[in-house]
This record gives sequence, C-alpha cells and structure tokens, in this order.
Amino acid sequence: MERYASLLRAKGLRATSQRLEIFAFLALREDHPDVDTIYTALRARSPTLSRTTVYNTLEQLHLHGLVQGITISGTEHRYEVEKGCHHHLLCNDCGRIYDIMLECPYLGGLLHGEHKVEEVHGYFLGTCKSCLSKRGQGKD
Amino acid sequence: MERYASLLRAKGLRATSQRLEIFAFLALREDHPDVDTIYTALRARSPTLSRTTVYNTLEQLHLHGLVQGITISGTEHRYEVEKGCHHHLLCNDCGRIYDIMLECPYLGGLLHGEHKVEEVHGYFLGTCKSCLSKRGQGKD
DNA sequence: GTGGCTGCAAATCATTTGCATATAC
DNA sequence: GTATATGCAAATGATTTGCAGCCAC
Repeated sequence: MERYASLLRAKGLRATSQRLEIFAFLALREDHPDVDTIYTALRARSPTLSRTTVYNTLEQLHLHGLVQGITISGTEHRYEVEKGCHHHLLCNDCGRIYDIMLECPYLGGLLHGEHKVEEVHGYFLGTCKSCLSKRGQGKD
Repeated sequence: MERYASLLRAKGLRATSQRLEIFAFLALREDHPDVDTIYTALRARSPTLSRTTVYNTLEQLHLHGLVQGITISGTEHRYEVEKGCHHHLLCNDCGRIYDIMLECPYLGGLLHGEHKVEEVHGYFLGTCKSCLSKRGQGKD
C-alpha cells in the first residue's frame, strides 16, 4: 500500500485513503471494472465513499498516467491500471476482456495509403484461446 | 431519393419522409455527423422533426445494416452510411475522420497469441496525408 | 494552518420511454 | 383500415458541478 502512496506523491497527488483503495482495487483486478463496480465493491468496506470521489480519483489517476480508460461497445467505460502499450480483445463467446500485446512493427505496418497511423484506439472482437480450445474439443 | 425508398422497403421498413431525409443526409456527408448535427441540420428544413425520430431512424437503419455507428474518444457517437468493411483514422492535427481500408490479410495477421481476432472496433489515431504533406513543406 | 480532497445534493446532458396522433401501405 | 412511425413530454441514468467541511502535508 505504501507503494501506491509513493506513486501518488511522486505525481504531486495527496495519498488519501480513498485514492489508495481505488488504486489498489484496480491493481488487483484483471477484469477492467467500470465505475459502478468499483464504487459498489469499495462502498461495502467504506460506507461514506461517494461516486464523485470515484470519478474524481479515476480522472486524476488518468491525468497522471497511472490509470487507463477503455470504451467497449460504444457505451461501456472500463478502467485498468496503466501497464504500458497494449490493446484489448473482447471475447464473443465468454465476454471476458483480455489484454493483448501487438508487436510494435504492427502499428507501423498499419500505415495505410499515405496516412500515418500512430495509435490504435478501441478494441478487437474475436474468440479467446480458452473458448477456441473448448470448441476444438467439441465442448460447449 | 426513390433509390433510398427502395432500400428501406427492401428491408421491410416504411419509406417515411423523415427516414428518407436522414438517410439522404448521411449518404451525402463525408464527415460522420453525430445525432445533434443531423437533427439540427434537418430541423432547419423540417421544423417538426423530433430528436426521437432521429434516434429511432438511426437505430432502425443500423439494425438493418444500412447505417454504421462509430464511437470516437470514448464519448462521441457518430454515424455514416454502411459502405462495407473499413475503419477510421482520426487526424491529430486537423480533427477530420477518414475512412481507411485495411487489407483483409491484416485482420488475420492480427491474430495474436492463441486468440482469434475477428473484428477491429474503434479507430486509429494518427496524422492524415494532407497534414503530413503540409508538414513536409514546412507549412502550418 | 491551509489548500487540496471528499461527499452530499442539485444540475446537466444525452438517450429512452409512454402514449396519442398521423400516415404509409 | 390497420399496423407502423412520429413527435411531444416526461423519465431515466450516467456524469458533472457547487460548495461546506475535513484531512494530508
């Protein structure tokens, strides 16, 4: 926990208990939770926590490069701790969101026509390896 | 205009004047307008048009594969007539949205790890050819 | 001690819903 | 003629704002 406090202070942010809890919560999760999931889960332990603080905190952490926001299906806003350049795969079958790494050459390779592509925003839709292998075995 | 009416009827949709106007408006635009842009522009000619009808129409046209919705920057919802598989480039410099075609082999090529990537949702962020050439000439 | 942060309540804004009227077929 | 679509007004739901009190530094 002191590790998160240091990260916050290094950015000039005060290490409040709310921020530490939200940051720690995100760091532990693999499933890219939304605002309401974060709020509801933490509210159970800290009954005075407000949604406003969740919004404020995610905004501050995002502005300082500690948290990343992603949008799925045009309307779902999810969050995760910043962990370097990567992208997301939404599995059609199980609905899970996976982090996927695209080799850097791919981004350069996506240069099309005479436009220069610098970043891929959004997500990929497909089938995850777990669901693929279930299919292969005739399961499901 | 009769062409749009036929497309609608072919999908089992009634060819109302509102739908024809919205469809025609989208077909003429290259700039992926949002709901409010469509509403405001058409309202000038058809003062009784309601936002509800714009929402309803876009939904119906989308459900029947005639219109495509895209989400930019997580919160901006834009629309365009369906024109086959393509993607979008948002230019950092001029803010314009370009349609870009990715060769089909690319999608297969994006298969990563053992996941199977079937669709790319979202958009690419970069610099368009027009802004690149201005830079090259030392303009702007 | 004080400036930044929290949390409540109220405001906002896009989108959806209910329903009576109008219209395409 | 009838089912479908329109358009108003009201409801909803997520996010933002204003502000008084609190707490990290």
